Amino acid sequence: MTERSSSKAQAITSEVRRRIVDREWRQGDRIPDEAELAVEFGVARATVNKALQMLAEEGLLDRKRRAGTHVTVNPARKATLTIPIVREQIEQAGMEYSHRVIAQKESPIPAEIARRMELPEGRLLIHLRTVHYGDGKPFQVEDRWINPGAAPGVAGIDFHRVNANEWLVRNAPWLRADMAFSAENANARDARLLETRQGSALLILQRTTFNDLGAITTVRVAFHPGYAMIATH
Amino acid sequence: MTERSSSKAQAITSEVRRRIVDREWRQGDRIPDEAELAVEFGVARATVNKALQMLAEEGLLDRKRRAGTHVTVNPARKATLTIPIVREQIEQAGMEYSHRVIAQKESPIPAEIARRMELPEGRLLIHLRTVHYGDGKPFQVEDRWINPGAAPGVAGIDFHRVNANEWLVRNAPWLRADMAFSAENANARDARLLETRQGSALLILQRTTFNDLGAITTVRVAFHPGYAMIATH
DNA sequence: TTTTACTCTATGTCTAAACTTATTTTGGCA
DNA sequence: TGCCAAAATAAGTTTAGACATAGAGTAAAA
Repeated sequence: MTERSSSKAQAITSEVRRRIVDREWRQGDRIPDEAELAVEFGVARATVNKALQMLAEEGLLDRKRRAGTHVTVNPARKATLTIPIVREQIEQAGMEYSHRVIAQKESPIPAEIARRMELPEGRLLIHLRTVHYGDGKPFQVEDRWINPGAAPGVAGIDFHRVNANEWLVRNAPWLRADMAFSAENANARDARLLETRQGSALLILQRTTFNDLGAITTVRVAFHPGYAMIATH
Repeated sequence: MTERSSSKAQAITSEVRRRIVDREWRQGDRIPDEAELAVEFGVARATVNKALQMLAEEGLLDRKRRAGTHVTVNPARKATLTIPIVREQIEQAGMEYSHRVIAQKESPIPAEIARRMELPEGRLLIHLRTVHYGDGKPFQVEDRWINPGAAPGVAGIDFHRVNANEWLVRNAPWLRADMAFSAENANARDARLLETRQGSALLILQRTTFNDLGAITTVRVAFHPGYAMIATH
């Protein structure tokens, strides 16, 4: 068996992966059941179960009671993205972090924001626009709405002094988050704040977080031109 | 306890999540150890272990031997993206799928592709350009390089008849994948194939897959303007 | 033939107990 | 005081055994 890690379960996942990649077990094939594999690998069934569940979560295997375990026919590609705190990302790249709050005020939310936050249109929320810099060069522009109704204590905060991102992370943990990536041509404001030309292609990340009180915050992040969001699997 | 699911482990994750969201346990706090929680919830330690490991994987908890379990201070947002097979995505949207192969030929790889595939520059690979349509409207443009050295059997395939994506998924499972999202202004070719104007912002996905023989394929997918890649957590 | 009821099976989950291992704490010694 | 070895601790992993449950297969009834 390919012993790629210390744990037996890990070794089993490696071996099963190898058999699939080497096409000993092909897409659609039914593989031996847990009890048989437990005997083959000389471990308890619970250990095989753990290994196969990991592979099922990855999307490599389909498991169903009574029907057994099959190699997935059309594995949808899954990728885990880690969206780091801006400041940490910039500092890890060896640059000096700074940020500037362009505007902080209470405003009634427009329809689009209301839809994303599942709130009635016109509700008064905190509206915040911030630019984050690495070594003085614009890194990303944030356009954020914060709902004091779901983030108690936010009302008195002056986000010129406190980083909104970090305040929220520490003070308003969420239960659910929606995310979407898209591309937009820089509008006049984006272009000015990111110090680029109007129309250049920007990677846009929109994220809305919810707790049991409703939407906490929604943010549109525009990254500087050329930025790439990396994921590995 | 908040019984959101049938399983005890799931119920424990819900309850722990609730305590964190309700700030009974705050960022940085050390939470009771597994044995204590097992007594509190009236389950075996292994069940608590399973629940807490799930939350640790989500990034909500930090766990270290002897040091105990702490609520993560700066939880990096993690999101799992599922990149569906184009055809399924289009058909699920209720549209009719079609595709057109623009070019299929053997070419020496340029430097950029060589770097991505970890292959020597100038190696001869299969180069493929395809447009995928939904109800006749361009959905995405694929620019793909395939390495026959890592995908045995690919040499004889006519990708005008067989969908490359699906052939690869079925015949060349991978062990590792690199992915990157970015935004680019449509060049003349992108614009023509996607039937949009030059310069419009396109979401670009680059993906390279590897097995034990090396890089299998690398692909640059340009989505039609306005497309958004969705993820939920 | 079709429907229904039952049986059987492979996975799902949990338990108690043991052992392993990383890491912190402590206490002895220089 | 500072350093090192030993002890303690909390998570990590595995095991054997048990029971639960979805759902495929089968046999009986309509």
